[in-house]
Parts: sequence; C-alpha cells; structure tokens
Amino acid sequence: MTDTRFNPLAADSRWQKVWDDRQTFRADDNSPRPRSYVLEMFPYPSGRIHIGHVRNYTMGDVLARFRRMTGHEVLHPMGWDAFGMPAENAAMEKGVHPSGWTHDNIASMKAQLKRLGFALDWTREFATCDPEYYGHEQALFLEMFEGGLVYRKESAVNWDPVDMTVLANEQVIDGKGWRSGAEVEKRKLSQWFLKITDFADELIEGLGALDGWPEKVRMMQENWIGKSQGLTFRFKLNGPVQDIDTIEVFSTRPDTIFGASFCAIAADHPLALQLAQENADIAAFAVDCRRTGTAAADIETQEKKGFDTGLTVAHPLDADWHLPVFVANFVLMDYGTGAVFGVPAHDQRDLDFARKYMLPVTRVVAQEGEGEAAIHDEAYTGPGQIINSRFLDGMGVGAAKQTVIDRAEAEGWGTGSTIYRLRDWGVSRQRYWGTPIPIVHCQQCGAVPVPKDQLPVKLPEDVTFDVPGNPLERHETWKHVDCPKCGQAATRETDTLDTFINSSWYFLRFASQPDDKPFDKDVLAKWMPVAQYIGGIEHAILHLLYARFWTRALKSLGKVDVVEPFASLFTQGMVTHQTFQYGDGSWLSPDQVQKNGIDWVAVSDGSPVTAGRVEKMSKSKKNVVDPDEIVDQYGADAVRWFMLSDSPPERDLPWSEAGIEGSWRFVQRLWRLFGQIDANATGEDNAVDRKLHQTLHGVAEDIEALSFNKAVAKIYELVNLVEKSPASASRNAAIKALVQIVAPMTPHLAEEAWAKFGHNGLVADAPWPDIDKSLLIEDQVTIAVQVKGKLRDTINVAKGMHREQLEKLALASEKVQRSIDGAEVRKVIVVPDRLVNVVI
RNA sequence: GCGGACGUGGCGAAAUGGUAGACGCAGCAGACUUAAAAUCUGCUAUCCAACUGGGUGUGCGGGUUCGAGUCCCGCCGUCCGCACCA
Repeated sequence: MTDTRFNPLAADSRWQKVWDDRQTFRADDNSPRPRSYVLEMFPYPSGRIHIGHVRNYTMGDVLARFRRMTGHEVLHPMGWDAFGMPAENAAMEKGVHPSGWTHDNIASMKAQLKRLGFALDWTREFATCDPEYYGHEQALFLEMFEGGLVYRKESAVNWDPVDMTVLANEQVIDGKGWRSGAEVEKRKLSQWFLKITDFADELIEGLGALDGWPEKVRMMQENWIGKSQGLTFRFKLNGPVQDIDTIEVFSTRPDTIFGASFCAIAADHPLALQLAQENADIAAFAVDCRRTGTAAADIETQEKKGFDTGLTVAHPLDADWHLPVFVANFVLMDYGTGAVFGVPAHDQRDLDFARKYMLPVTRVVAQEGEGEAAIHDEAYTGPGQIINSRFLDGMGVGAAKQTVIDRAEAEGWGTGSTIYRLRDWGVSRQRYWGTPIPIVHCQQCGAVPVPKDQLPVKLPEDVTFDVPGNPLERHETWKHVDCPKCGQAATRETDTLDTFINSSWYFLRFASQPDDKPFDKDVLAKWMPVAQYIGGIEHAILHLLYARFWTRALKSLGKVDVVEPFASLFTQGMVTHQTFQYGDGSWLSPDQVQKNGIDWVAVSDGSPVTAGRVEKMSKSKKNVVDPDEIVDQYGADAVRWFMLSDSPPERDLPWSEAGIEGSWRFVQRLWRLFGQIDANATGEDNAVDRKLHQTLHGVAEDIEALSFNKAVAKIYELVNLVEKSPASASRNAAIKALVQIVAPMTPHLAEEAWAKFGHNGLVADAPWPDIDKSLLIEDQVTIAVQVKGKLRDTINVAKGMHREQLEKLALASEKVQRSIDGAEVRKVIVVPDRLVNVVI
C-alpha cells in the first residue's frame, strides 16, 4: 500500500455505488438465515437531514451491519413520513404544491443519507404520501370501521387556531398545540375517533413484557393511560332539576364514604349547565372556571373555589344524611364522571375546599400511632384502620373499599369500575396534506365507506392555498360524489387522517409490500416484531403508543399475528453544541467566534462574546452544523465514528470541532496501520493475540448492547497496542481482523482496505472473525494487595494461584510489611485472581 | 405535588461490591522539520515531598462490609415526564 492518506472523497462514493449496484443490503424474505429487523424512526422530509438524524441512523447502521456479520438476514429499511403541516405551510408561503415540495425534499434528503453510506434496503423505500401507501391505509381504516373500532361523534375538541385543525389530547402540551405552540381552544365538531380506550388495559398489561424498552418510556405510557380503580355510584338529588335526578360520581376511595361532606360537580357538568340557564350567578361562575388555565403555574396558585347550588343529595348509605352540592373549579368534566364526593379529611383539595366553605371534616381513617387525632391543615392519605364509619369500623382500607363496592352492587346504587385518563383517539384533521378519510356522507344512508375497489381515494392535485382552511372543502368536483350505496348525490368526508396514523404501521409495510393489500400476513410473520427500534425520546407517548395500539387493533381483526410491534426500543440522546451570544443577546455561530486568551471574541470585529450553555442544536441559536458540509470536509466515516465516540448513546452528544478532527485523525491512523502488513514477519505475539480476541469479544458485546462508546474505546486500545508491537504474524493477523472490526462503523475505509488486502468479496458480506475463547482468559493476573482496604502493593502471579500461596506472597511484600508496622494480623481476606486484604 | 433518571479530572466518560479515572478531547514537554502542518514519544485527579513515598478524593451526612463510585437510610442539586386525575 503506497497511499499514505485515506481519501474519503473518492472512496465513499465508489463503495456506495458498489453496494447499490450489487444490492448488498437488499433483505431477502426467503432467506434461511435468522432474521433481524433493525429500524430507526423514519424522517419527516423537512428539507435537510440534520445531525440528529445522522446520529440516529449511524447507530442503527452499526447494529444492522454487525448483525449481517453475525449471520443474520437483516431488514434495515428507510422511507418518508411525508404527510403533514409544513408542506401546506410551504404551499401557503411560497405558492408551491405540497406534493412537489415534499418530493423535492425527499430527493435531496435521500442524497444526503446516501452520502453517509448507510446499509439500507432502498428497494423498500416509500413515502406515506404515495397513493399506494395511503390507499392501503384507507383500506385498514375501513377494516377498523367494519370491526367497530371507528366511530363518529360530535364532541368538544382541541382546536388549534393557527394550524386551523383539531388536535388529539396527546398533541396538546400545556394547553398549547404541539406544532404551532398556539393556545388551544375548545370547539364542538363532528369527528372520527378510534377506540384506543378499548385497548387501554391491554396497552398497560403489554408494557410488562416489553423488557427491551427503557423503564422510563414504559412508565410514561402507563401514567398516560392512567388506570384508576374504584366505585362509580349515583347520588340521588333531593328534588330533580328538569330531568336530572341523580349525580354520578367516581371515587378511588369508597372506603372513606362516611367521611363525605359535600358533592362537587364540574362547571361543564350537565347539571351545572342546566342550572346556569336559570341562574346568572352560576353562569358567571362557570365562565370564571373555564377561564382558568391548565398550565402548571396556574394550578399551583389557583385557589379552590366553589359555588353552592343550594341543592343537596342523599348519602347512598343513609337517606337522611344530606350533602350540599357545589359547582367547583377543581373538578374536571373530562375526567371520570365530572363529579366527585368530597372527603376533606383524606384529600388535600377537598380539605382546602372544606376549610374555605366551612364544611365538616370527619376523620374516617386512623393512622398508626396518631390514632384519631383531628385533621388540621394536612389531609391524611395513607393506610390505616377505618373509624367513624358504622359497619366499616375496624377494617383496613382495602377491605373497606371492597365491602362498600360489594354493598353498592348488591343494593344497586353503584358498581366497582375502572376508569382511564386515556381518551379515544380523535383522528380527523381539517387539512389537505393527509390521507383522505374514505367515507361518503349521504343524506339517505349516513356515513358510507368507499368500496374497497374504489380505493385509493386520491387527493385532488388542483388545489390552491390562497385562502385559510382546508382546500378539500372548497373542491367542488372532488367533494361532490354519488353515494356508493344508493347512488344519490352525496359528499365526501373532507377531513384527512391524523399523520400519526401514517407512522402507526409503516414498519409493517416495510416488511411486506404487496400491491393488492397493505401487507402479507405470512411475510410479516417472518420479520416482525422489529428487533431493535431506535429513535428520539420525544416519541415516548405519541407515536409509540399509537403504533402499539394500531398493531393490537390489527391483531384483534386477525390481520397480523404480532401483538407488540417493537421488541426492543432505544431512545438516543440529542446532539448538542456550544452557544455564543453578543452582549445584545443576538446569537453567533461557533465559527464566528474565536478564543482570545481566556475570552471569546467575534471573528468579524473582535468584540466580546459570551460563551453560553451547550444546548440542543437549533437554527435560532445558530449552533447547528450541517451534515453535508462536514461530510464534504471529513468524509462519511469520520462523521460516523464521531457519532459513536465518547458519549453513551442515550445521553446527549456534545458536537465539537476538536472532536470531529480527532475522529478524522483516527480514520487516517487506521489507514496507516492497514498499510503496515509485513509479509516477511513470522512468529506469535501472545499479547497481541489476546488483545485481538478480547476486543473481538468485547466489541461484539458492546455493539449488541448499543454501547458504542465502549466499543470505540476497546478499538482504540487494540490499535494502541498493535501500533506499538513489533512485526509478527500475530500483528499481521490483528491488522487484518481490525478491518472487519471497524467495518460496521467506518464501512468505506474498511472496504477500501479489504480490497487492498486482496479479498474478493466485500467486507460488508464478511463474517465477524471467529473468537478463540482460550485467548479471552489471561494466564497472568495482577493481584491488588491491600492493608485494611487500602492499596499498598500489586503482585503479578499465575492465574489460579491458591489462597495460601497468595497470602504468603502478599505478606512477604516489603510495602505491606512496612504498612503493617509490626501490628498483629487479625485476618487475611483472599479473593483469588483479584486481591489480598490484610486486616490488622 | 406525584413519578423517574442522574451527580466521577479542565471536558466527554470507564469501572460483575475488589487496584477509581480505561479510552477519547484539551493541555504541557520533547523528537522530526529551515519552518509550519502531519506524525511520533512522554506527562497530565489533587495536596505534601527535590526523589523514594505518603495524605485526600466519585454532590453532602450517616450506615452495612475485610473492602463502597457501586448496596441501605437521610439530605442537597440538575434534568425529564405527568399534573386540580377524584
């Protein structure tokens, strides 16, 4: 080898073309090898790949390439989550068509991805905006419709006034739209819903088996679904209001039912609405309640307020016991039944409320140690013995709950029930750039599904975005059709599906994409579930919950055999970068500043600059780096190496100029080492042999555990040793094996070296070198010698030396003797092959 | 408020209860060079000591243990998620 420098500009594109031409990474459905489906979350085609994508896809790529080397048939696909608002915004701002804008972006982003040399099966690529994809999605939607999992209802929805569309609960964050950040309003609209709540229990249960998922994500989903068990029962109103004669309440603490001192209903409760019609004060109070924000800060400071309706209800266990009914600002209509009974002694909110309105506070749970002590400012929510509760007295909390539920059911005034925080998934969006909902509305027949043979319902292309709102609603020829059932004039549903539906099954379509149906169940069975899914933590609830639901829904319809789509999930950290600011607060990009002594100054005029926090890359803070530019400068392999180095993959990775320089130097260092095969060298070098096989073993384990930073460190250690070792047959072997070891990480460099070593095929098709297990065990070990737990000496001995001999050697140490200083040795702890601890 | 994660050099970080700081970055010194770049060699937690050596040290305070970054209890701090959830 005469080239002294590795030239990525030439090598990268050469090998990328070879992989393409040979379709090296095409996954074979019929391969006899064990299968492994490696998937990263597919990108939204916003226009440019960002560095976060590079990190995400590099991790997946290393695993995919490594699994190929260990004999797997790997499915590693890529596609485009191509529907969504930004395309319409671009259409409005720039007068382009969403389709053209999206496809242009896909083309340029695909070119960017190709430059990084990812081992992707591009033959399976699709965009969710392709009619071939969304047509099958429409078919699946109709399957669910027929299966009773879809319904339409008029409901108060979250309306984003900026995006002019409805949002699902999951898409409202702190009362604001997840995309636009606009304050969300409540509106009444007829919407399509998916019955995700039918699966609430399953979705919680299923989390238990997902041991390849981060605990954190499982916890977040469990909290989101929010299961509560308790009693639902009806209070009888003492005197009906119009046709309302009961108030239904839910409680997780039926054991405290004798501690009740009031009943509170939400401002939007049907009874409150009824009363508001006749009573202006109640109406005004309700308006006041609705105005209250739900943001964290508001709730902290919000005073518990109520309005005494003057009505009373009868206690279910004592008809003569009457409780006042309040409209209260802390009761929410969209949780439970929108009404509660208040037990001030054992619920802090109820206590605050009771103190304010001078309602009785009766302790009904005695606390161990405190007994029946009166409740002051703090409600008691812990366990204990029931008191002041007639037939419940003396029971524990759990037994009392069950007793009350049993009695309610026996007497017919209530039932044990489970409620969830999770709402059904509202999927209607008043947008153009999405999957058209394949329904026709007919005066005669109602909502009629479009017959399957008429799918896909394609989006019309002749639309304009010069007026706000949904162009489909204004499209006369598209909107007006004949009813598929009766043939009368009818109108199409003009709402489109939430784009999260697109990403709820794309992994199925990657695995199997026949023309005539969404997927083939038998082919799916070969690939699913996804062995390793990698993406950002920001999808912990939205996408990952929807995808789990959609898969379970398909399973319930007999369409798939898999229950959980993603066997293992990994959430990677962000790529961050230092920020810089002028005194006036404006941001500078890192290449616009330089260090002057210990201070930072602007390159342009030398004025002082403040070095700020290391933060997530964002255009507004000017701390972004463009993947294209750094690939131009350093080549794909150096960029990939940097993405894997130093930081554990679940943590944030601080981007630095010095870091990428270091990776570039290492790529060159490897290249030089690959040139150091000495054809005349002979003889074994035991240290090199051992290090090589320990590295083969360790790196394999680290890659499987996605601990890329540790794998990288082990490779450095091997390289450091091999470089320093004199020529030998062992050294030559190690250098050759190194090409395979780094192949998953720096594939272009590896192919180049592999070819120069005269191999016929590609290193991409080469196996992981065999590991000689006998070399994993050291024959010499270093024993730590401690005196009273403090290190005093180390001794090198043969592995497996007996306790007695180790003890003798340790005590013979001069340093040990000096440390003991004549004191009596009370005990000697010996851990063979590890240490000796002399206790005095 | 509830739930969770985390806290180790100048920085990113390693470490089945068994030699804390592997590996990388940055830095310092040196070699090569007319010079620079590139490359190579050595040093690099901290304090005392010229050296041998010794003390201290994984957010803080306790505990268990022959031995604790790791396990237990209590604080402090940072980050994340949820939140008037009945």
